[in-house]
Amino acid sequence: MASRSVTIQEVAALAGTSTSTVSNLLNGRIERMRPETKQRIEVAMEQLGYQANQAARQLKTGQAPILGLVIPSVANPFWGSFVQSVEESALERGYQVLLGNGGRDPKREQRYAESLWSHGVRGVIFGSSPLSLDHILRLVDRGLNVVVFDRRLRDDDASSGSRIDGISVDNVAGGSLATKHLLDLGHRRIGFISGPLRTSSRLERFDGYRNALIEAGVRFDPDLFWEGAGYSGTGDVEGAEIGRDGAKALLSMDRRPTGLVTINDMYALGAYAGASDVGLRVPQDVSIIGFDDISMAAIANPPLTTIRQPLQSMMKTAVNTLIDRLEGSNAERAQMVTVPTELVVRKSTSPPEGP
Amino acid sequence: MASRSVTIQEVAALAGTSTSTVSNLLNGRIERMRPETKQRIEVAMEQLGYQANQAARQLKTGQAPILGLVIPSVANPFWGSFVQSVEESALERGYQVLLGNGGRDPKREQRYAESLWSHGVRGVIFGSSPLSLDHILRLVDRGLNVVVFDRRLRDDDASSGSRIDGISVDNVAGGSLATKHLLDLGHRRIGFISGPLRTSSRLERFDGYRNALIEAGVRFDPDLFWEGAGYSGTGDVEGAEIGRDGAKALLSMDRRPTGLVTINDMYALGAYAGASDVGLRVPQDVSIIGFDDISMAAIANPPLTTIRQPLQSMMKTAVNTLIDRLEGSNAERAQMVTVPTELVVRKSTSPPEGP
DNA sequence: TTGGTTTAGTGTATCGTTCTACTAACACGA
DNA sequence: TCGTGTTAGTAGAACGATACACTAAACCAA
Repeated sequence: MASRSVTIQEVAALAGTSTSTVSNLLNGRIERMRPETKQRIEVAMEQLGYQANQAARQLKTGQAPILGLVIPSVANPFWGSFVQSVEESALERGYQVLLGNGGRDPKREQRYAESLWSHGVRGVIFGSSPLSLDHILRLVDRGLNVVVFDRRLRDDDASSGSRIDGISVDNVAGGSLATKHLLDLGHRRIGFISGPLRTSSRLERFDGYRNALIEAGVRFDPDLFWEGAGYSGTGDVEGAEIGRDGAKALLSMDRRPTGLVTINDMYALGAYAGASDVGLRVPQDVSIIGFDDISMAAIANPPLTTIRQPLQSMMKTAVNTLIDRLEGSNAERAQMVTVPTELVVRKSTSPPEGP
Repeated sequence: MASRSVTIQEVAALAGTSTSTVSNLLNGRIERMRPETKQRIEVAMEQLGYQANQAARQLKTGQAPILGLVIPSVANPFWGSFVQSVEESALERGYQVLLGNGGRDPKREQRYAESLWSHGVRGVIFGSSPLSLDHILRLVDRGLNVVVFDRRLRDDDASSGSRIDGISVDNVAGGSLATKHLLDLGHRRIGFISGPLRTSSRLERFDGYRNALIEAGVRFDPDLFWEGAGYSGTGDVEGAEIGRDGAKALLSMDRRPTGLVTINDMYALGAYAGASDVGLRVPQDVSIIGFDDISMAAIANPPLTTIRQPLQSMMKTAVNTLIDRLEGSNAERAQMVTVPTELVVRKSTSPPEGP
């Protein structure tokens, strides 16, 4: 069925050169080549519609111009934008993106990483990943380059610390920023809604939340912390559901919170529904603040106040770091880049109504 | 840097067999092999942590266990779920997914298809694609297998008709279903909001809308059709924005529509914002219906009435069809599968308020 | 014993590139 | 004329897995 593809041999034959010369041209080694030779080859390639066989190339060089991308769930539009940003930056440098859905499951992530490795992928970006990266360290040992997003490497994790780059928003500061915003508006009973705190970004946002409370002299009340557990799925599909359930639960308490900090925008949007379920209005009865600033946040009803992550620029940095390592132009010690967040005030937060 | 990977030779050496035998095992040809030999090899593979080099395999066989996936935009969560569904089904059959962002641009789609081809990808799924598929027919001629989603192939397009499989919801019926729902509620002035009608699915939904009107004896008023043009972006990021602008425009008219059919849920959610911008409430002042039933539809405020696409089962079919072709177990004439849609009534539609 | 058949393998060319080591042809200075 | 450089290439062995075409050994029937 599949008719043979055009090979370098055919190009060489037509151009009247050796395959080596064609290969040299393909790899930019044109310094030892007369311009007319170069042109003859180019004409031949054009004429035959030559396209390099990546498999053969990969077999020789040991790596493919492909970046692996493992994310926890594509159901949250945040990850959609994430993928889009990565894909765009990768494309700019001639790389393709192989996608994997890790589902926040170390086992599954590892299987992916191994499969990617066998496809010649030597650079992988992990989205929000589980707390431990031990499962991929074996591959890092073999030469896999990894950039993690949203995951602060523990400093004591020396074994991985120097070998895995990372980029992340300052989640502690972000969580704190969100909480302070509500505190500044006058809220004192502030709930926190999240799914299982299994990733560092979530833990950190939660830390930020507590820090901000303490700084403001407000006692942290464990009853106001709702950690959606027991949701069997892989993460974000139910983000909105968890947010909804959490809001319902928290807002049905005797002394209900007047403000809600949520782990991300999907939870926040879910919390809207939860508030509405128990007959409360946003923001008059309860203020809600999200995290991420997904595109939908602006058009939600009411528009969602949230903490923005500068996703596009972050992922550009991540991709470039990774490709630089792949291409050997970055041999420095791996590092963790932290980027500041930004508070985007919209209409879902307001001062609490007097008692 | 990258330490050599384990090869089939090393496995063979350890197991005391030839590489051929190991290869046979890898490819499931175990009928000519003693169980003990099989086991010896398996133990050896386990011990060495053998992982097949896909590049070498691909070079020999001419194809990779990878499916290409070209979608218009990952910013719309619908496509997120789409990717997720494909990825899941592909994984079940041992395939990986290479992602490309086509942006509804034929040129770009073609570049992707060619790049995928050079990576040994012999099966590609196109999400909602431009009207003409001529640009990829060349590759189909060479042996590329294609399944298009959401694109009805014109019957007169004989050249591609028999070589490209397709799966799609019945968009005409879906558009009609949405419109009828509003008509049944008593609406007579019903607007239609869409982005550029550059894909068949959009054209068809629009057809369905007009059909339903005509059937109900309502004249189609071109003024009530809002086609967001001039949005430079690649598609859905602005879906919500277009929906918002469209709703604002339509609802500011003298005799404003009481119901709005939108091309998809993102537009509908945007239309919520547009309605709110001009001081109208959903559904009391204006009913809005979407298309897709993205997960967010259920938790929108109010929950969105919409037309559901059974995405997961559709994509499972698409993936299986494609892989069957790749593996040669389906040599039948290509066909177009059409799946029925389903109306999901929630809270964004209600009878129009009396004048 | 011979011939045939089955079982359980094996030898090796091949896929399309890359890359190291090699060289033919020419120029130039002495 | 030789020796030395330089220029502009070329030859050919890999890379790791596959698959076609073989075959050694064992078994069995006549």
